[in-house]
Amino acid sequence: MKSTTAKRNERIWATIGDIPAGSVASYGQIAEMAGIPRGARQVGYALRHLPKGHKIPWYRVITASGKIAFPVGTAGFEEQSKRLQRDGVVILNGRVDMKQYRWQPDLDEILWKPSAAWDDD
DNA sequence: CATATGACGACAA
DNA sequence: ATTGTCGCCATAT
Repeated sequence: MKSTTAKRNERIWATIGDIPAGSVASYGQIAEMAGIPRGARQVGYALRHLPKGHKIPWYRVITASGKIAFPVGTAGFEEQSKRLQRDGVVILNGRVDMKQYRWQPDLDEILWKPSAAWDDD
């Protein structure tokens, strides 16, 4: 059977996998959604331990302040910013505007299921 | 069991 | 806005 650790990571990866293209989420946000309040660092740990042939959009996870976790100038930083831009995310001064790109599942559902929310007729 | 570590976060200077 | 500190949670030694 799988260790609880593996399950945590799977949940984290699954959550990250739900981030739609064009949006980003903070480590803390993912942790909370994955059932680990204040477990931002665990998300970082999980990302370091990504499975071999993963197809996880790791690059959609950034810090709460909208910055890429990797130090500017590193390969990781370049890689991530490149992929984000490919997603249509604008990066200014190595930062992403969270107000605009932060992933909001609730709002997302409303936008995708209009009739469910404002079926006033 | 005690420490050290880290793709973090919040807050005080 | 930048930098330093301290808090958090799970792992590794």
